[in-house]
Amino acid sequence: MPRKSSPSQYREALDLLLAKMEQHGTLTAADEAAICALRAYKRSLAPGEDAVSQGERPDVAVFVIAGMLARYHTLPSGDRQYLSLHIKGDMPDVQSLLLTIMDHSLCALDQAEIAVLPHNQLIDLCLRRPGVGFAFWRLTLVDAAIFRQAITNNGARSHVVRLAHFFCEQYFRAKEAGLATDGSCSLPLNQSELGQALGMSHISVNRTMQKLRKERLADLRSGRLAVSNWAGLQRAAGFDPTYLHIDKISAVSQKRFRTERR
Amino acid sequence: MPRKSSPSQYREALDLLLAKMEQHGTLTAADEAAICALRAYKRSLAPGEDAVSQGERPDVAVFVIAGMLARYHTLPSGDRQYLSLHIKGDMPDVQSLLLTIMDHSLCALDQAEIAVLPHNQLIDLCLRRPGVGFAFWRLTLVDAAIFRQAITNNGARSHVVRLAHFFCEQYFRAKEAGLATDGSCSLPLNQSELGQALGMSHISVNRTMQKLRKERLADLRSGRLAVSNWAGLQRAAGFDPTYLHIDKISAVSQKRFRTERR
DNA sequence: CGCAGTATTGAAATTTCTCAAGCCGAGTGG
DNA sequence: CCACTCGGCTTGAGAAATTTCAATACTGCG
Repeated sequence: MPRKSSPSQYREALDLLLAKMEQHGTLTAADEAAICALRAYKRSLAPGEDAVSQGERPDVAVFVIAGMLARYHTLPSGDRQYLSLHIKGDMPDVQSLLLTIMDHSLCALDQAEIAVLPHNQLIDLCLRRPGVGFAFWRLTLVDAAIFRQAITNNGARSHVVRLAHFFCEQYFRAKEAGLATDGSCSLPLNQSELGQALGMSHISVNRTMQKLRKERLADLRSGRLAVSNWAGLQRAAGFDPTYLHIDKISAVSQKRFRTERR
Repeated sequence: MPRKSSPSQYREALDLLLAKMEQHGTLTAADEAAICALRAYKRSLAPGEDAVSQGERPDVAVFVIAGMLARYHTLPSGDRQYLSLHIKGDMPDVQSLLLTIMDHSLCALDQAEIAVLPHNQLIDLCLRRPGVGFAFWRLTLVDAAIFRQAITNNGARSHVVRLAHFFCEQYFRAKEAGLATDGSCSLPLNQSELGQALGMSHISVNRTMQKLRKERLADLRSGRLAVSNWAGLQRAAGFDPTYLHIDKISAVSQKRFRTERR
């Protein structure tokens, strides 16, 4: 039995997921009820542990309840490229519903709690309730938009701007999920891993981070990202959250509010 | 009226699309017929012309009949980052069905012919025929897998390997679509644009390409990619096409065969 | 022929990486 | 309670890669 995962944690994560899925705009109360009725089993992941690995053919999908997960490619040399980070309320491998073989892995960055949902249940749900299907589809499309932004970040931005943009994205998403408290959020990556996400050496990460620190924009220490000047960071990064496709702020916020009051 | 687009061009493109959609494995004859029955209007694009631009809210989706299209981000500085390339049989902006605002643009790289499909027709089709919906969904998931690979390519591979991998992907996809003849395929990018796709300067592209040329692996001249040693190029790139998720080779090949015989 | 866009080259300037060493802080055990 | 250890962070300096700049070829086309 997972230690850190409580029913209320699961419920909070579910609320976050529902809030994102409502972005599609046509979820009925019955749809929501059907999503809540999904029978998942829980699983704890130790830091560094894979939930699914490249090459596997999973028959379940992962739903994050607590902690942070990351997707990554493993290169023939053994090197890693981190592709995306996932927090409470995310479903990091919905794509495995339709793409049978994993072209990347999914691991926990810190101690994490996940729920595991059988593919057949999800497929069945999508068939019975097209609105839910569209909402899941939409989640994967937002994922793709984030991947696109990562291409641009790694390819076209200077080191400082790149790191700043990365911090913006993580902080913004954490804030949306109600996981940011007094200007900081969890980001359990060390400088080497940050380098493997941003295509730079850990030395460069270090020196770049010092610049952000010196300009009093943001800092990352022992797995926690502190944003001291959000407006400034956003400006420095040229961060425009349009690509996260949060069209209906109110819905998310309402839901988040509900979550926070619990 | 488009000059270069003929009914048979459209039919060939449609066959390619159907072949890819059949990868999902559950398309019925009726599903295929319904896709074929979609009422599209045709449009010609001049080289460089946008089909859709960042910030717009399109109500139609694009289907490529001839020529090559590219998705790209426009940065505040005016710089471009190319995100993906699209050929005959591709639908480069299915995501706009569910993500209302374009977070990137779509342009023609050479003279291109496209068909334009109204969103409401497509949505309607997905609702009436869930199998078709899943197949479209799957297309967008393969897109995402290609984006992931681009992140890794730009972030974790040396210049030579990066360019080689890019060439592999383009050539492989062209071959799958029956668009490669005697070891070459169309790739209407100049060295600057290649740099904007791969996150390197046009000078570096030039020098890197000379290495591939010297090793007699591949060459790009006046918009045509010539692969002189496919096995060698693949080896040099560490190219593993798993991420393109072409599970059922036979289906694609059959369809391609049908197309080529026409 | 000459133009425009593209490709190529050389060399300097800059960035980035590698290597190697020292530092710091948390946790451990004497 | 303090020395010790380990992992991660920081620093400096030389090496290597990459970009920038500037000039020169090449190519297809009017």
